[in-house]
Amino acid sequence: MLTENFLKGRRGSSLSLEEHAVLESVISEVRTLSPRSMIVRAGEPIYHSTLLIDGFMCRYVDDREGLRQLVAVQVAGDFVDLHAYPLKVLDHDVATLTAATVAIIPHGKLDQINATMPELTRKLWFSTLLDAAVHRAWLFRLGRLDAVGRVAHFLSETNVRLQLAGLSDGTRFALGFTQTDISEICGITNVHTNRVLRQLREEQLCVFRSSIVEIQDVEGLARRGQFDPGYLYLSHDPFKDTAAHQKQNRFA
Amino acid sequence: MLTENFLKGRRGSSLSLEEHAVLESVISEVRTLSPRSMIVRAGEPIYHSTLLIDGFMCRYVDDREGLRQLVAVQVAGDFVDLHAYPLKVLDHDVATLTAATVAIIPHGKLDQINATMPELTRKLWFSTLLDAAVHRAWLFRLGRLDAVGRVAHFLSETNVRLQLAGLSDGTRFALGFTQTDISEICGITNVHTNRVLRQLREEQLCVFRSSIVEIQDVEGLARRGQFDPGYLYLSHDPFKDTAAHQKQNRFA
DNA sequence: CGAACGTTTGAGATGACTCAAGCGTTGTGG
DNA sequence: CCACAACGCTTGAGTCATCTCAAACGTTCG
Repeated sequence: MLTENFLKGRRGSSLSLEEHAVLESVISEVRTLSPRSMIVRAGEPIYHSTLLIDGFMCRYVDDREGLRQLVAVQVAGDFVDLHAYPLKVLDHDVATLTAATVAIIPHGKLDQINATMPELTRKLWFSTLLDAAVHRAWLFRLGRLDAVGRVAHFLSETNVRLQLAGLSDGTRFALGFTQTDISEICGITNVHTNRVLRQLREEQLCVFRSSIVEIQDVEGLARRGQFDPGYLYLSHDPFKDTAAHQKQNRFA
Repeated sequence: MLTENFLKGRRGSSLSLEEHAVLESVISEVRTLSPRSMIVRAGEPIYHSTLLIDGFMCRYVDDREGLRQLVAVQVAGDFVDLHAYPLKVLDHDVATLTAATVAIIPHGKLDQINATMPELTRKLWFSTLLDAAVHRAWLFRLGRLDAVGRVAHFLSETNVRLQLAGLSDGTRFALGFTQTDISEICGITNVHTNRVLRQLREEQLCVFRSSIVEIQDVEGLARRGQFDPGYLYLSHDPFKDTAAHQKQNRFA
């Protein structure tokens, strides 16, 4: 089932069998995409949205000198550019990172869902708000963490998200990113990313290789990155019974 | 009209008179809020959303040591926590920055709109996606700009958003933020914010006083912060006929 | 008037950047 | 199947933006 991973494991919003069937039925096409190819360009009107079935995609903004900031990484099960449905035009570019398989859903079909299925519409809306929640976690990462913390936070997040899609066993997953990709996610230079990855390795927290990421100390990595998965709206807390990230509230 | 500024000036999604009337009719209460007070706490279920009529509010995440990262600033006309309607619980706290007036809309009423008014529902969805687009601009700001650029970008953005609400004449507006607020928005220390503001003053770009912000060189400030208002989805380009921010695309 | 809070400035420390070079891996065409 | 080009990774050395700590000053308000 192509839509199998969409909203899987998300609190209170996973899809009913009927809703899955409706989504399957509005898929107009399945496409295979090459790695490192641009899919949607900022500012150009689009008339369909893209559900990511397999592989990794990203969304990014380039600065004046062409230096890139990724604003989102999408994994299997993500509705990559569903927000293009209400927005009509995107404020950023979308590209593949690795080879990918996607399902195409025309906006006209979403109009039909919007007009006739309020509950499914609310869940589609919910899924775009999950993306926004991830944006906020990334803002925290960039605004408040040092370089090691940023990478630790990103890898912790990615581990949990891939677990939802069945692509991580909780400690190991295939990512296929370069160190420069990590840099463009974490707002640091690729030279520094290299040193940060070495440090995570030396501290026995995590081994990053372009092909495989292996987290040796899940809780320690989360602590180093102040990672608290609340913003992922999971049905199950992956850290239940650990004290990895009990937060201090300065008003408490 | 309380909902007057909601989605005002946003491309393709401003409300019809009838839609304004519906929104007005679902307001259960108007409240006055004190400055610096917490309104919604992360993780607690809420059953209404808040439309900001006047004043400034913010959304933020605190780190382990209580250091704060703002993830959004809300101005008059913003639906501060509409995303709490599909999400049910928020991943961050919400507070006032200044004294504020808000209108309360119960989620039950939004259920009715969701069930019977697909077009208005799409516009409400749209407004939450505008917030996400602003999050992305903030990610760019934190990931790719130096301290001076970050502050310049924030002040440029705020100027445009306040213009939409009729609260800036295009160069001057009241903000009422401390330098520490700016720090928590831009991910820098308050000591450094002070030096950055001095620099903007000395470069004749902008004078920030807690009470009044005066932009002396709108285009120069935008250039310094690589500010491109595309992500605000305006009906009118405020920089039309200027060359302030023509972007280089590295694929062009 | 005094307390609390916000702003300003200085001096020294440091995390991340830049520039530069060398090394490893992969894919491809001769 | 080898050679080489392209790309990504690694390391070193020097620089710079921002941070930290500290103190003084200004403003507001009870």
